[in-house]
Amino acid sequence: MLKNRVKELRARYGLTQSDLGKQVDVTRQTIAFIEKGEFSPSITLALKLAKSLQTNVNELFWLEEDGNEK
Amino acid sequence: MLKNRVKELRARYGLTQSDLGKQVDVTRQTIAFIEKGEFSPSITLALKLAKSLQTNVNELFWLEEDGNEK
DNA sequence: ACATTATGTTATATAAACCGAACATTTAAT
DNA sequence: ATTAAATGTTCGGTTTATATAACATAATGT
Repeated sequence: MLKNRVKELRARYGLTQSDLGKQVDVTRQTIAFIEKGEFSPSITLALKLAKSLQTNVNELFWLEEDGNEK
Repeated sequence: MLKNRVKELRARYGLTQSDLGKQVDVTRQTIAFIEKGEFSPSITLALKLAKSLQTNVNELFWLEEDGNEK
């Protein structure tokens, strides 16, 4: 299962979902979906997000094995 | 532009595209497309690839700004 | 020479990411 | 209390990731 710290880091930098979306060229809905964990963004977007949030992809996104991984 | 070291690391570990595909649950064609840089995999797949290739996502995939970034 | 295995490549199909717009709810400011 | 900004959420659409299958070629082994 994919987890992430986008919401936490976005808050830390005082960015709105719209702000962050503009920085990485996606809509605020896309940011919202990612924060909710509703889908797995492309690595390109993940890299852009990490850059905007001044971290790296490994710290932003990770896989957690809880119970069911195929 | 998205770059990666999948082909290089796969060779280093003596894995075929099929082998790697099986390890991360995609087809060999998907691995081939990624190696050719023809698309940007999901972060979930990128994380699995990094794990299989004993590295981290940052070292496996990166963005290179050559001329045109939108 | 023949068989097998790995890779390159292309075509069609499906699933998932992402957009744009809309409307509702929450939060913050005045 | 009212307004505005931020977020939640949903819907119908387009684009892209990924699957499956097929065929071709190169490399390897016998």
